[in-house]
Amino acid sequence: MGRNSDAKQRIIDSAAELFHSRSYANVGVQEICEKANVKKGSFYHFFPSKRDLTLAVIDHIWLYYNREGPVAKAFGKDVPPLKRIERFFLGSCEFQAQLQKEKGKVCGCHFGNLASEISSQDEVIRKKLDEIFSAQADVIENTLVEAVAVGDLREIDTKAAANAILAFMQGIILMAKTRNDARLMRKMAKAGIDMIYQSG
Amino acid sequence: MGRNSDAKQRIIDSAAELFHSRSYANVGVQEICEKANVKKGSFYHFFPSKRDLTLAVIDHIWLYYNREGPVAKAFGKDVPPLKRIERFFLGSCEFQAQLQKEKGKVCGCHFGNLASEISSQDEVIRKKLDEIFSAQADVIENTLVEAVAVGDLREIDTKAAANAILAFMQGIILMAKTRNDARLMRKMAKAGIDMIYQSG
DNA sequence: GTTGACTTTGACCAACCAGTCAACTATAGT
DNA sequence: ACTATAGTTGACTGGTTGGTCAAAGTCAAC
Repeated sequence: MGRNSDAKQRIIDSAAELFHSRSYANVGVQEICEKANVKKGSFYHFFPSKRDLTLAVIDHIWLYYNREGPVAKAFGKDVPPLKRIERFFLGSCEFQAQLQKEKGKVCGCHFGNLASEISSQDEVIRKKLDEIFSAQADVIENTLVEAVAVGDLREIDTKAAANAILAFMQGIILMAKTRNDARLMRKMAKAGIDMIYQSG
Repeated sequence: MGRNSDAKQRIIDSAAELFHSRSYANVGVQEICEKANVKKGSFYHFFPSKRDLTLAVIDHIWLYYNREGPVAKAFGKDVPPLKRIERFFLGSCEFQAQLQKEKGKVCGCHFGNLASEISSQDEVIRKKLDEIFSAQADVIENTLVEAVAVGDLREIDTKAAANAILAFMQGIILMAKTRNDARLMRKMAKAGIDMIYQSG
């Protein structure tokens, strides 16, 4: 029925990249359209508002994270549980370092950036990001539970620890972004990983 | 010479509060002026630009942090070094919980919020925040060095550990903000503190 | 009491913002 | 080939943005 196009996806991809390298408020609908090679009228044909676009962007990135991105890459069961968490950190360091090379600056976490900027203003977006962080924490917790079962980790409050590990991840990314130095992130990550092993 | 007023300080205070509870881009000069009970012309008499105001806001908050705020409160030498770090975390949890009560939402860290939003767009502000984080890490590192000297902590890379601890702090604040739950922050903080003691 | 530095005011600007809309076009299913 | 449906276009809106300015007002120092 009717014609079809990939304009919607182009808009999502463009917005994702622009939001990531700058911020939500500093990127206008106009600019997103230009990058996506789409007229503003088309934008509002696909999305009722900038907020709805943002929701779609978040969904899309989260899907990528799980299918082929950092989560998929790190948490494969081909290595022991704690090694997966280590891989999660190291992979993220790699990702930020890569972006620093390409764009000349550390861009931070897609989710963390949006969370910091918007979650105090838009409850719908906040909840979506809340869910994603919860899901991410669940993945980590399951890994910790496995580590306890295998005997690589003493019995701890895995839920709190998983949340703390995720927080640490967000923290080192934010610090790397502010210092504009991805190498520092690696050092902090290693210090954190050491601590996890230490408490094992 | 000429008349004097506290308008400049009123502007700084208003901006600090508005930026904290929303965001840099979402708060206009207009709104800041209204809150400060000042006309826009006066604003631009005191500050050449919104950015310069922001720089002044950051300076002012950082001064507060060190004179009577969280840094001053936590790092007094009346308790052993590791206890000071514990107090730093617990105090920050308290602060976020207080704000959640007052404003109905977890507002996050003054510096962390600005860092996440602006450091990828404005190099001057980024550098200022970079310096503040460095200074904060230095305070923590000195405390860790002291802990090692006293024998409360085994010999580690104190610089990396200090940065990691600061990152963890920023991370748990960001998570608390996104989940809009200051209690969760307390749980994560305790999990983190446990780990620090564990590695001691 | 006059001077001169400092503060206040309100009107003003161009640029940009998110969002609207009616007309137009291309196409997939019939 | 027809038609319903989906995609495209560009002109438009009302409101807001950061920032400017000339003029008026106020006070401390001399």
